[in-house]
Amino acid sequence: MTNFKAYLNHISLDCVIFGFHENQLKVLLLQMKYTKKWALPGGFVKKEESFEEAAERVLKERTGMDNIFLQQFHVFSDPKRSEMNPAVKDLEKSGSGEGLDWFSQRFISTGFYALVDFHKVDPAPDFFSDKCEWKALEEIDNLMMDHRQILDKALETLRLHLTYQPIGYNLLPKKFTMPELQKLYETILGKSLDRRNFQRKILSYKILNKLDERKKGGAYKAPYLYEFNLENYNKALKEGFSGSW
Amino acid sequence: MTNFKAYLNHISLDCVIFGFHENQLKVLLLQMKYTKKWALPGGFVKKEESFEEAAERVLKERTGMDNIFLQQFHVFSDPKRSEMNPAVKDLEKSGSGEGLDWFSQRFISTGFYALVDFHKVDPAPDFFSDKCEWKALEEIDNLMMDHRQILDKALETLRLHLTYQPIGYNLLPKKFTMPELQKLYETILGKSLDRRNFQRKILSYKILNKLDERKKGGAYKAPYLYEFNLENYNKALKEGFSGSW
DNA sequence: TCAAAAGTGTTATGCCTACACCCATGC
DNA sequence: GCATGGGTGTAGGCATAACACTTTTGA
Repeated sequence: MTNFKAYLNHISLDCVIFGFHENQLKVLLLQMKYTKKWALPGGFVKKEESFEEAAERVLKERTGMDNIFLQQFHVFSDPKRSEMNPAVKDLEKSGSGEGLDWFSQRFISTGFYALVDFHKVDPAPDFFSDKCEWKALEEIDNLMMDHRQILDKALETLRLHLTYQPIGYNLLPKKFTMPELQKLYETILGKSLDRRNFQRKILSYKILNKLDERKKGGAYKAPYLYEFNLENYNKALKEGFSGSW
Repeated sequence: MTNFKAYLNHISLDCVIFGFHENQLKVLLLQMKYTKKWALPGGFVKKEESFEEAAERVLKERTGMDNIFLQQFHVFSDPKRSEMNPAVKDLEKSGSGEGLDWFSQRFISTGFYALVDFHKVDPAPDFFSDKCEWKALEEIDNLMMDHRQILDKALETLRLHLTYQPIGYNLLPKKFTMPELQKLYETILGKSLDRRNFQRKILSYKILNKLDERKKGGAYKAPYLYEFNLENYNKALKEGFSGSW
C-alpha cells in the first residue's frame, strides 16, 4: 500500500459501515497513527476497477467480509476538502516521500454506505491507522477532514431509503425477534414507534417468515423468532414500497 | 477546449437536462460531429473546481442559463464504459493528437440532472458536436457510450424525488395552470392521474398560490393561473413530504 | 406475586380513490 | 347546441394512529 502507481490519481472512496449492536447503530472507524484522529475507512481505485469493486475490496480488508450490502450515495468534490489532510502528516512522520506526493494531491471521494452484521465483522486497521473499532453514533465527534459530513449524508440517505425499501437483512443475524427489528428501525429513524403498529405494518410487507421457535435465554416472556423471506425481500428492494403518487 | 491541462484526468460529468414542452418531457442532447451519435452534454472538471461548479459551467455553456436546479445522482465507474468511445473517433478525424491521448483514457463520470424552463434555454453545441437539440424521451434511442443508462438512472431518480419533494418550480414558467402542472407530473411518472385528486393533494402541500387571473387565449374554459409559493416550496424541498414511518 | 417484556385486537381518524355534475368557450 | 376541457364536492375503503388487556418468565 505504498506503491500508488496502480491507482487512479485524485480519486478516493470512503465507506460508512453501519452495524447494529446493543440496540445502537454503530459505525466502523479507524484511528490514524500519528494524528490520532478518527476517520472513515477509505481507499483508492485501481486502474482497472469499478468503484463498486474498489469499495468491496476496502470492505473486505477492514471487516473480513464478502458480499456486503453496499450503496454509493454522494460524491464529495470540494477542492478544499483535502486541505490539511491529516494523513499527510501521518505520512511525513512515516517518512514516505512517494506517499507524500500522493497524499498532497486533491482527492475527490465517493461515499458508500454499507450494512453489515455486527457479529460477523473482524475489524482490521489499515496501513495508516492503528485501531479499527465500532463507535456508536453518539460517541463520534471530530472526525478527520470532512468525514463527519460524509457520515451525516450517509445517515440521511439511509433514513430516506428506509421509507421505501426494506432494511435489516444485512444488519441483523439470520434469526431475530420483532423487538430487535423494531429497535433497529427506531435507532435509524431516531424516534420510537408503537409496538403493535410496527408489527402490523412490517408484516403487511410480507418480507418476514415467522418461525415456530422462540428466543430462549432472555428474561421475561420469550419472543418469537423471525427470518427474512428473501424472495419477497429482494422483490421489495427492487420495486420499493408504495410511493405516494 | 483543446488544452486539457487545466482539467483533472479521467474525470468527467454528464448532465441530463430535463425540460417540459408541449406536454412532453424533453432532454437536451448533442449530436457528435463525426459519428453523428447523440450524447448527453458533458464536460470535465478543472483542477480548482468542485463538481457542482463544473456542472454549472457546462449547463451555462449549453443553455445560456445560470442558477439551474442541479442534482448529482450517480457515479458511473465501469472501467469499460469508455471503451470504443466514439468521441475518440471524432477526435481522430479532427486530427488532434493531444485530444486523442486525453480521450483514450478511462473516464469516471458523475451524472447530474438539471431541471430547466424549456423556453429560457438557448441550446448551443460544444466543440465536439454540431447540433444541440431537445429530444422527447420517446424519440431517444442509441445514445453514445452508456448515456442511455445514465439517462434512465436520472429518470428513475427524478421519479423517486417526486414522491417526497416538490417539483415544477424549475420546469415551468412563473405562472402556470393546474392542468399544466398535472401534465408535468403525469409525464415524469409515466401514468395518468385523477384531476380532482391531484389538485387536492398538491394544494394540501401549500406550495402554490392561486392567482386571480385565468389563462386567456386557449380554447374552452379558461383555467386559473398559479405560481409557486417559494417560501413553502423551499421549506418542502428541505424537509420533504411525509415519509411512511 | 410482582415487574418487565411480548402477544394480540379494536376504534377513530384521515388520506387516497373513485366517481358526477356544472360551467365556460370555440366551432 | 355540442364537444371539449376546467372547476368543484362527496362517499367508501384502506391504512395509520392511538390505545388496553392478557400471557409468560425470572427473581
